[in-house]
Amino acid sequence: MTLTPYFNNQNSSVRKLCAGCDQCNERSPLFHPLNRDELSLINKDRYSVRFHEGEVILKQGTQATYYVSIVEGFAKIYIEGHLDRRLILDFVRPWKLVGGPGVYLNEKYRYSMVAVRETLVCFIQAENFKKVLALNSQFSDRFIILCSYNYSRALERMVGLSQKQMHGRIADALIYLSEEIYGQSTIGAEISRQDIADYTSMSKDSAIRILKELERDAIIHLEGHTIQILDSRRLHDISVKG
Amino acid sequence: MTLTPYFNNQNSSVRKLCAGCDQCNERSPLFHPLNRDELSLINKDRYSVRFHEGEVILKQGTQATYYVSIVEGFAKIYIEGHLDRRLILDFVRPWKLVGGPGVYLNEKYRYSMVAVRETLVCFIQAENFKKVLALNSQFSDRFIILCSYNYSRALERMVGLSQKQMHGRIADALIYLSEEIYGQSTIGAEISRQDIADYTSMSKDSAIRILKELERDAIIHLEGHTIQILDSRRLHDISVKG
DNA sequence: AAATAAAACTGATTTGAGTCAATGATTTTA
DNA sequence: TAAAATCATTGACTCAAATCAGTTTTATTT
Repeated sequence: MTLTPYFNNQNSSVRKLCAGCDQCNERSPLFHPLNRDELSLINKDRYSVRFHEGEVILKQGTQATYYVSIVEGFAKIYIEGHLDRRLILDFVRPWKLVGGPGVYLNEKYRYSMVAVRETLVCFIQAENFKKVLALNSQFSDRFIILCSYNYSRALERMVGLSQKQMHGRIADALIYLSEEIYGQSTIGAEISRQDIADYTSMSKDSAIRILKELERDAIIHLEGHTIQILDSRRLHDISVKG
Repeated sequence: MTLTPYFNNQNSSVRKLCAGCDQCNERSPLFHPLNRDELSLINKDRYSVRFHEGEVILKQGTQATYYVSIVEGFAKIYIEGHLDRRLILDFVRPWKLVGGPGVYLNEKYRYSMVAVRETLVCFIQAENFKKVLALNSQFSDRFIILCSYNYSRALERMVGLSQKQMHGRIADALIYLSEEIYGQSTIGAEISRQDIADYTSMSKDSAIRILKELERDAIIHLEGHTIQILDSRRLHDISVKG
């Protein structure tokens, strides 16, 4: 059995840390349509691994043989682009399936993922995953929905990154983080200024400048590393106006 | 039967212009795995329409109920972004399936498509398409591959657009056009300077400037509206160096 | 073929955003 | 707990790229 280098060398933490896919079945809508046999096929070569803060879960460029499902914790996904610049694609919380187009195409991972804090992930062998896709059309339907959603989001970000200027992009990032990731008006201290810069594709200095400016205008409040959205309406306004 | 506005008003050209899906079956690898029954299901509510140069085939924001397959001709796909700026996603030639994530999600089209020259397209009802996806796992496998490819390309472009500067982006555009779309060193006169600007997300003036510069350096040759790649190696070099 | 419209080009100017350099604040480590 | 390291912040400067204002060329129309 081949393992990706990123958990092959960590035997101590390679343990079956969750009871089985039955749990995930209940929590992740994607796996809902699967019956016992299909679940056990996915369960067969599954592994769960606990990662510490800052540890690499997936590395861009390595052979993409596993999908990854976040079971608990918090991670970020980014592309290592030109001149070592990062572009953060997503922050991910439990029950999200990650792996990207590379896994399905049996190629290399197109992005890296690192744990933002202690994170438990489940590695699902792509081959088994594909077999189950062929067996269960309701499952493949949901998987296509997931792919469509990813693609759709990529298109939206493509436009945002290439056509909006800094204020608009920062507004987008803050809206994304507060509404999609945190589900509340306060963005946690795990998110650094550099992260925001990497998400919005600008220099850290510029990101800080804009954040400070938004604070001066009473649209956000900065306290240490946390960011609190004070005026969501104006933030959306800035996002739209670019 | 509901039709998209874009061919509802053109009764004169609403004709069954191709014999049936049997042809497409042979030409488009995506449809290869389909049997007679599945093809006829797709064939049932199918329409083919001929569009003139400049005519809108799909309009961003309208209800996405059809996939579109290019049968003959040449078209371009673009997103209408902020402040009426366009971002060209792709140029498309025959046997490419277009529609984007919107169709599968039963939402709105996320982009527009216009004919670059006389183009024959086939509209395939999304509902039937989905039914066939559920029936034939080999077909859905190929469809997922297509989705993965689209997503993958979107990620790559996201990085290019946000991290490369003008020279690198122009190089990317020229490589894409000559290698992927034209399959030869000469890019046709259908591609305007504005198109190249819209593909690379820069002003037309800047695009022209860089092209002229590349001509001065004997990397390309400009003759009227056509662009000939003279030194592909150096162009790839510029693309990589950003 | 002249008139008009649409693209393609070019130089001058402005500006958005990156870089650099230095300082302050916080966290981690020895 | 002091030292080191990391992260946040700010102002000054630079540069890439957009805008503007024309001119030239190429299509289209009458």
